[in-house]
Amino acid sequence: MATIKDVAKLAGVGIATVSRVINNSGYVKTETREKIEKAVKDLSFKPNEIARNMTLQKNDIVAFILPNSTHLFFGELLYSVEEELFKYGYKVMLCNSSEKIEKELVYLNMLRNKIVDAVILLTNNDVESYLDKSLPIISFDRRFTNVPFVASDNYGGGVLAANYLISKGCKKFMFIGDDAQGIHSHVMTEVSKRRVGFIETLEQHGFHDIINIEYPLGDYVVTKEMIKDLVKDYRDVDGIFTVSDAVAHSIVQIYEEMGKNVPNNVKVIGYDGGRSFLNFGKKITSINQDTNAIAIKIRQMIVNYRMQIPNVSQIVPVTISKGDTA
Amino acid sequence: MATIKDVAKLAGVGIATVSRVINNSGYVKTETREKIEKAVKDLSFKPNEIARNMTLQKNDIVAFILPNSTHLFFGELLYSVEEELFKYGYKVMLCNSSEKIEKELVYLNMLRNKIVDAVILLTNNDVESYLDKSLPIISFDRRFTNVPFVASDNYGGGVLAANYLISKGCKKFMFIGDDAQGIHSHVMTEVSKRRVGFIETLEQHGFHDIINIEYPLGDYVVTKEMIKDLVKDYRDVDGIFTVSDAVAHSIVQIYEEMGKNVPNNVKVIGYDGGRSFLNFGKKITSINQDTNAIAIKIRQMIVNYRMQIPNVSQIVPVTISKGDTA
DNA sequence: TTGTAAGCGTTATCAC
DNA sequence: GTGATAACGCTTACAA
Repeated sequence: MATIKDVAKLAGVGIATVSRVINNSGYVKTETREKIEKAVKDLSFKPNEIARNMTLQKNDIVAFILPNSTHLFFGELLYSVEEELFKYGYKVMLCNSSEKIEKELVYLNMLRNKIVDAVILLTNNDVESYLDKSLPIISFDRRFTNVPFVASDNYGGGVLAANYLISKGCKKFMFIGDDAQGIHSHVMTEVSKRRVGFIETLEQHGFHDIINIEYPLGDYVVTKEMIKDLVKDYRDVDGIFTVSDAVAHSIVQIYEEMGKNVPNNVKVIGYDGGRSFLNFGKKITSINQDTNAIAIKIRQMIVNYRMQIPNVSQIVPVTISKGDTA
Repeated sequence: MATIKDVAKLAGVGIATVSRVINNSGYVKTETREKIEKAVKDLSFKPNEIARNMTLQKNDIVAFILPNSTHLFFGELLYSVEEELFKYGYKVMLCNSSEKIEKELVYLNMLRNKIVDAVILLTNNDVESYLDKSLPIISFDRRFTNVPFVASDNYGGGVLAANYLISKGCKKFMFIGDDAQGIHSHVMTEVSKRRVGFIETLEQHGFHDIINIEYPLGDYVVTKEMIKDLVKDYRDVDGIFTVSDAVAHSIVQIYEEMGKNVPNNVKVIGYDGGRSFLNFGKKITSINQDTNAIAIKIRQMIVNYRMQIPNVSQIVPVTISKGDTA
């Protein structure tokens, strides 16, 4: 592989001049420039980015730590983030943590090793004490002290869902989510506010005895059977809000198998936007998270870190997207 | 950030000795080692990987170029590859090409810039002429000259599906896939062999007039409406093989809406393994691609490249996984 | 307008 | 056992 030296030699100039040409910096006589450009072409020279990054002390790589990129919403978010960061010259390194803290720590350490310039952290683990707050970390849907975060308006999502179901005349409500978002969890994630916003709004409207289902968190994989078992005794609910579209989809089936019609007898609202389930039977009515807007906020924060501009945490609004289930 | 020099100074030794300690290479007196280890800890020194990579001329990063990580099978493959490569110390850089050749080329160029050590290429684009065959490229499900590839046994998958449907007594067959895998496509991908294997096997058994549906390729997003329109006149088929589980899922719904019972009146076989659709109504009978096995082959090839061991292309066997649709 | 040389933080070769 | 020192390939003062 040709280096900048080879180019300089072939063009009969110094390496500094070559550097000026390939970076388009400083003055270079047109004639010299042409000689150098020819040499670059002849040798098919490509600057070694590792060497460049070494002097520049950066590398434009961002690690995205998430539980599992095959989870539908996380996958969409990953997609949006990669696309957005690409526009700004960043590349995304993927870390599927499978919720394992050890793997998360490996990627977090890459910040110290300079393997990545920043990390986007999406986790339910208790990594607070491992975070070096002086490094560029962005948390999604989770608060850590002195770490800027981006979150959807989860509380607002719960409010939206409650108001919508109330407006449709529902009387008996249920929330379904995993226990990491539950009222018994020691880690209070932003996601847990979906439940809180939902329940508080209902109570403000005089509805009580809201059924709160918590299933164990495990790799974000929920089987229909598990949920069925948890809800089978609640035949009288008529307004259900779930933590994700995937769960909503299962619930719709479960209640239809129980002889209920959705949305006539039971209304179901999911979370994430219903996009991923467009072709799978009923379109889920859902609280829509705008992954593109989130990606933009994240990108802005990464750029801010680089420019030494202080970051302030961001809440991204959600909307309700009407489907066939509520 | 502390450097190796700071550590050396604090420990009162030379930087070479520090390097020996942190890399566990060469002899170091226990006493010296301890002094250095203390200094490392006191300064919380982390070796700068960029600098290390600079001298070592590598960086353990692999780019994975694929159309869209939110596509269910690609997402699963991405997950498996990331997990497998992680075990071997590699990190995965994600490129969602959205089938755009320009973006693919950007990532392909990273090989020349040394930003990545290898690239895994999954594309339907005509990038043959852009590939530098002297660089570590691994193609998935696609042949390029002088580029090793890993592919599922797509032909075998078609054969399996045909034989299975025949054994179940089907008489009138249909294949559905996008036109990139079609008989009119200029690019012959490995995936197209699903169709070929299916049709050839049926013909060998004396079945002819196999209905071949080709829908336009577009970002791997297929709407149920589009497919419905293409198949609505074929009410008499009783054995359908589709290019993916997603399409199979739509087909099941379409035929049930047409008043057919699946699998009693029509049997449907999908492709990819049926995993992603477990909870969404009927479990799809499917040709299963083993993403873990594929990931292992890919990882082996990447390691081989590093060790200068020549790579030979690999076909990974598929199996049929029985569900509720055939 | 251009070239020399220092520096980025490592690893590895060689003397000592 | 250990420590200078020369790479690695680039950018950027600074001098010319």
